[in-house]
Amino acid sequence: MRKDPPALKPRKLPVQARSATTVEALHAATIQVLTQQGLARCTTTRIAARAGASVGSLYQYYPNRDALLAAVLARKLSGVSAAVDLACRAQQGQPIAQMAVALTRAFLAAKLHNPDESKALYAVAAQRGGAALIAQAQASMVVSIATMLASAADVHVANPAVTAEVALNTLVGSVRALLEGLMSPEVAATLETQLGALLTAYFQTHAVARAAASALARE
Amino acid sequence: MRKDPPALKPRKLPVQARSATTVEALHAATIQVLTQQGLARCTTTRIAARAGASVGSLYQYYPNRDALLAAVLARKLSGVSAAVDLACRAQQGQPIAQMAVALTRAFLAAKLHNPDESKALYAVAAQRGGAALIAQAQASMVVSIATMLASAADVHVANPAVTAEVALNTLVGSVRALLEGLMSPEVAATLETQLGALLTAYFQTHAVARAAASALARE
Amino acid sequence: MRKDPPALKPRKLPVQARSATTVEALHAATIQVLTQQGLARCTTTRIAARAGASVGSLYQYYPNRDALLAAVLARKLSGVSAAVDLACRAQQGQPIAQMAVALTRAFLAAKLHNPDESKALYAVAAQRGGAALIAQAQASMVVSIATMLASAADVHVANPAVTAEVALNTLVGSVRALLEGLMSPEVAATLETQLGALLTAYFQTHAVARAAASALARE
Amino acid sequence: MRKDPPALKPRKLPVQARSATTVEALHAATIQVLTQQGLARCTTTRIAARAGASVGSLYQYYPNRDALLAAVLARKLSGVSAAVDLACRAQQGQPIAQMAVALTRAFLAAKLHNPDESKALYAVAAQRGGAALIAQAQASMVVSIATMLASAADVHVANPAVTAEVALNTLVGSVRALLEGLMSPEVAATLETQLGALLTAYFQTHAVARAAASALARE
DNA sequence: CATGAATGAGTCTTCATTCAT
DNA sequence: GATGAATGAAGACTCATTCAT
Repeated sequence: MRKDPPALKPRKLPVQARSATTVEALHAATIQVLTQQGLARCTTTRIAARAGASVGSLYQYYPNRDALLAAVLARKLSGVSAAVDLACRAQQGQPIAQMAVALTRAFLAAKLHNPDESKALYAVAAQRGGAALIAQAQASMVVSIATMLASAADVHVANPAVTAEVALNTLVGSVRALLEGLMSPEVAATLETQLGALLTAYFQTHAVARAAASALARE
Repeated sequence: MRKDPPALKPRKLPVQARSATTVEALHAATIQVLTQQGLARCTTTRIAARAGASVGSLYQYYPNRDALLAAVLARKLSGVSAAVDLACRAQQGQPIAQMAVALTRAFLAAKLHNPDESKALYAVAAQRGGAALIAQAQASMVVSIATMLASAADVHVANPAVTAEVALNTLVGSVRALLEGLMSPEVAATLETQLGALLTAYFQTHAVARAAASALARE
Repeated sequence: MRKDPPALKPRKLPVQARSATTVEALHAATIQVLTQQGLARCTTTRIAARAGASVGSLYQYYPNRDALLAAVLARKLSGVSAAVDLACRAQQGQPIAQMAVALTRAFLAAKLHNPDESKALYAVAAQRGGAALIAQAQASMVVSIATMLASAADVHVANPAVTAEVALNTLVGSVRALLEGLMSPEVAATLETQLGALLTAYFQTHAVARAAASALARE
Repeated sequence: MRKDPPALKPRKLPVQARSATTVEALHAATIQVLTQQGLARCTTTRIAARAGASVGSLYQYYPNRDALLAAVLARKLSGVSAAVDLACRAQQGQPIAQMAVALTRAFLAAKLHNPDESKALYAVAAQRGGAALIAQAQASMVVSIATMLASAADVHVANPAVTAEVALNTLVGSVRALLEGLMSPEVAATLETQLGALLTAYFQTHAVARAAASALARE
């Protein structure tokens, strides 16, 4: 008999205390192995060994290797999403230039806080199932950013969702280049400034000054 | 058993017609298998079979699987680099806004000409050895773009290399999002326009009008 | 990506000479391991080792363990079917009592020629896919037997197909009991005689004397 | 790790009500899992889960998985044996034709009452230890049948034990074919009749009319 | 007594690579 | 040069059994 469609969801919820410990250890171990050995060498055996557990335990909590990797990726993505969302909420009603800078800063901080981990997870994201998680995180961030943009004090952004998405892709592109070692030191050194300026310029392109907008509306 | 120092260079140059044919078939087969089955199932046996050759023949031309994959990736990257270079040369001395648009168009065209192939090759790029090839291609494109920017008719770009790199990362970020299915239809539909506008705005931020620059220089 | 419906068919036809050798060795080894260690311990590794080959070779010819087992079973069943068919053809037009004896003798000989092998294959037959092979062999034998019965010189068998099937099941039941060691020495010693008598009696129950039949028809 | 001398006896007798309940639930669960998932997927964990117990509890009552399976098989076999025995006792002193029919009916009823269960248990019977249980049940039934045959009103069966054994194997053969789906609808529809006739014919072959026997004895 | 987390040996299966033909 | 059979290390995953809680 064949297996059902291979779930990527965790297999069961830990009910005993030590379960939580094991799951946590597996998460940490996965990131370590991923970081130090790469995705190809990130085997269930190695993860379990690093976690001080047995393969059996790993499979008690995850139906397969991909599910574990997906869980680790999902957690990381949630963290980034949350950080971006937090920053966006804090900028509600501010001028658009400040928003651009704050968004850039928050995103870079979240992604670069643990660069090795972020880099290692790119490989995971490329796996089956990774795209969906990324998509979800991106969507969440687009909403946060769009909401923020719509509240800008000084300008009226014509199409916040589209603008937010393009902006996010831009940030992602640069961060990826940085993490993968493709970025020159000159750019890396001034990345935040560069991206802040870039986004500011971009946002203003797609925006109309509030005053003008109001005037238009009044006519 | 894996060897420790796995050369990534082709084993020999095809000097005979038959060789060239086989190599060509292997390249094409690799892309097909990669596209249709994914990197994990892109095995030497399958590639050879698809190419109508034997595994033995494959190893006649490439020392190992990674070398073949690297060669395929390298060729694709050269193509993109060349396309970008061509476009940049054609824009020498033009206004900066036109450069932004032309660059965007050329890059998108090169990457999206065969989207499945481009997407499949991301997985290859994530492999050991892929980063170096990407780095090389990026560097080449940065030079092309920077040279173009420096020749802009209307503005003087302060630091063309840095600006070029940031711009390239931006383009890469959006293309990647598109290829991986992370882009909303709205953005995808107007991608070229959006990116053209974004880059135009960005370039102008980092630039000083030629007249002003001359004036400044004259003082 | 998941695998296609798991074929039980051999993977490829041997084109080189040594292939045939390997396949033959695998067959023989399978039977040996099955006989000596039982189905549960009949692992691909053990089979390959016994065959003096590597696991890899095994999988070159069979897509999975079950396919190999199925092939071994199928070959055995063909042998039995063929033997029964041969015997039945030889009895065309003979008196029914002689048919019963000849059938019994042929079936017992085929099954008991290599009792360990026959016994070991019962476990295989119980596996997924085994039933189909058995069904096929049974069907073939039923046809052979029914054809024979229909040609009996002395009696007219009313429903040869049904009679043949019941007879075959009877033979199978006794042989199985014998092979699995469930048969008392007394019965085992006279098995052929007993079954011959049983089938003769049964056949005559379901038959009408040719003379009577002709008479009936003539009325 | 498997232990070398794996006792197949239940570890302890259920003396408390709760125990009896658990054991009962385990039995029922085993049959369900066996029926629905097959022997290979009939794991201790699954059985326990289905029984609403924990693996630990399972091992409280059975030293290992095989012992549980053996117990389930044994119970089923006892049931069949008992049914046959009951029927045989009821036929004491009856004419032999009636005995044949009654025996057939009883055996078929017992085996086909729950066909899925019967079929699933074949796999268990093929395991190590299963043969012994089968042998025991067969022996018991042979005694019952032989005793019955010896008491036939109309005929004197020469060797009741042998005749009984051959008859039982015949029944078993047909039932097995039916359960494993090897039987054609035509035969299945009239199975009881066919087997009744077959056995009647067979019994009479091995018998001498009582009158004749008495006459012979008197000479 | 019950629970269920942990264990890890043992399965099947794949695939890069070699080398005799 | 070409072929493709053989190799065997390595990976994912299962499951009977134990034992701390």
